Amino acid sequence: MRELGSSQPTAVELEILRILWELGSSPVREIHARLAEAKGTNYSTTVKMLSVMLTKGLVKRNEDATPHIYRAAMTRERAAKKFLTELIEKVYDGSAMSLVLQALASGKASKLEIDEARKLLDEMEGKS
Amino acid sequence: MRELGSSQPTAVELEILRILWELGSSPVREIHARLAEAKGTNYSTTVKMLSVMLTKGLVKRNEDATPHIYRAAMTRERAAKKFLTELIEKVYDGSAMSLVLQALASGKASKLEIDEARKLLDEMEGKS
DNA sequence: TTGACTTAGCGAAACCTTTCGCTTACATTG
DNA sequence: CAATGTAAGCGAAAGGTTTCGCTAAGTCAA
Repeated sequence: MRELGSSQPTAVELEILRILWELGSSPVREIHARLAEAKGTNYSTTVKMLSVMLTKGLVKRNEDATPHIYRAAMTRERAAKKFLTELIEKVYDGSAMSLVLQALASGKASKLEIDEARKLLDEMEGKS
Repeated sequence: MRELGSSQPTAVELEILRILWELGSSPVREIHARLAEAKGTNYSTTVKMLSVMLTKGLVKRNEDATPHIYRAAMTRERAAKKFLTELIEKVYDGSAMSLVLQALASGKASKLEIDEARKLLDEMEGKS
């Protein structure tokens, strides 16, 4: 038995999560509209994917409502943190904060973002 | 046809890459020793995985030597950057530096790492 | 050269993810 | 209550990853 919520979401799963993060709680039809736009897949496929994701604990749903309303089980921020932690764990052997930053460093970061980042580092230092 | 080097490495692939990053260039036997230690898989499996990864462009090898010597096609740093960029692209819609930092923020980061990070931010600012 | 051992590779099985056809259930409206 | 349209779900096909058995080729020492 697979542990709930323990696995990296697969490609399509991540795509659906992102739709849910953007749209907020939504019925299948709306999720499907977005997914089909990007991939041209069938309605059944979306339903099935959501059911798989439900089993894996990646999404939750309200079954009282009709149609059922789905939502992401994690916030985008939590997910980002989780994926990132796993990434670091897998690529390096755990703590590798500065190296990850280095990875980011070549990307485009606005002045604003850099300032925000500084603030964050200050906070982090306070805590540790 | 799949573009070379365009896909996220799968679980086992990443495991092998990490072994190669740690060990440096190595013959199958040594890679296998490490992999088997962690997973208990067969020698054939390691050979096959390496051949798959060769096709995908994730590893390279020197065929003149016997036994063949494999090496990672990317440095750990490059890979980390690539994966991270893809992660950001997928979880957010691109640039999300501060959010990624936030993701990191709750993790354990040493004073040293935080200082290094600050230096990096200074450099980044200089460039932009 | 033969036998024992190491290395390389193929092809298929096993397994997981993604896709969809088809069926059943539900709701609405004439 | 039909008839029509929407929603949910199952099971199997299609496609990708991971595993390994088996074969063949290469190496080395007696």
